[in-house]
Amino acid sequence: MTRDEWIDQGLDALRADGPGALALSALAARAGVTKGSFYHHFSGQGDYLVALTAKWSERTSAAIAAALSAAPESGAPAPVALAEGLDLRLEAAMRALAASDPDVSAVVAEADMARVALIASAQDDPESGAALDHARIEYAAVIGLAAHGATKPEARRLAALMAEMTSA
Amino acid sequence: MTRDEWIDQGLDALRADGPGALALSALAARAGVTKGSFYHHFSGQGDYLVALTAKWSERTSAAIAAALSAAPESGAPAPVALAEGLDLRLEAAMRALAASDPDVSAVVAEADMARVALIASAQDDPESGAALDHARIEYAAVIGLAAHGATKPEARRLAALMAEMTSA
DNA sequence: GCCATACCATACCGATAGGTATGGAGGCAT
DNA sequence: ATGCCTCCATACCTATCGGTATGGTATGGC
Repeated sequence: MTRDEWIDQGLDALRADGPGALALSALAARAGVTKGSFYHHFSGQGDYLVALTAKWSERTSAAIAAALSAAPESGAPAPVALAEGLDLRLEAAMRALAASDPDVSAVVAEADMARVALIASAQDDPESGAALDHARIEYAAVIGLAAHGATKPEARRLAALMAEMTSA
Repeated sequence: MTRDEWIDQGLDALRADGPGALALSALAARAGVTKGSFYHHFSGQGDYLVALTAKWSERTSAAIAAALSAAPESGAPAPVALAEGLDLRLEAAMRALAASDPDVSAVVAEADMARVALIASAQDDPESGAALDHARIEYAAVIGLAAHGATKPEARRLAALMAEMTSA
């Protein structure tokens, strides 16, 4: 078990079973390992959660950047690219985790801003102030779909519909 | 302390400090009362959470219905009425709570469906299948704004912009 | 004045959480 | 072979959580 493996398993557990699955005992049991390993790699829960959210932030931001940059060629509008590039269950679980941890909440808020900026920069007229607002709405809609249990096909369909509505 | 007061204080605590504030000890301390009262009024945590979410569901659905029915006169489109009628912080906290409790999750999912139906029925052409999709998108956008820490003025402004975009 | 019932404080219990201290097993260098 | 360093298991401590059992006070009916 490396530090990264602990984080990856944590993200899996978080996505699958929600914030409660990040309890140290649950994580250790899931990995077939004891707390000894955990406290060797991390100084404590705070350290772990920050590292976990940081990795999540990097990964998803990269995924979004990739999905958006591929969009022009594939013809997929921004909301569809978002619904495609995001792990909806993980997004929802991450918000839940943020609700009971200020540090996590700060990282999530930062990631949100970065992503919105990314979306805005892929817009038709990135310089206009409306582009940022537009991006915020599109992003909020996808996150909102994730908050309910929207499946990926549903989200994709509704995202396409939304793109159609807003562009017409 | 009546049963309703326990629930109301729980909703306040949930909105203010997130799901962790619903710990029995925290609730009792907040109310200046001990667990003796709690277990007199409720059979246990499950009972309490179900009652709490049920009350939340009734209240907010009523608030939404009111905001939507007042919309035609005031000229406020559906997204704006939503941003106006919803308690955004409470919405976000409720999703977080649902993430670690299946019963709560079920009630929230049910409330979501009911609200979307409510929005769709206030649409221009409520019978068309597109009305439901449209309502889901509008609702998801507002919930998504709540998931980040969007303040009410922000949410109202973006909701108005969204209404403008989708209707044009 | 008596009694039942509503309401709640106190005290206790078991389970589980995060956290620490320690020691053992294995690789790698010298 | 020795010594060191990485990695982790074991054992233990403390705090807190949900929950129960019990007893006390207050109030309203009769």
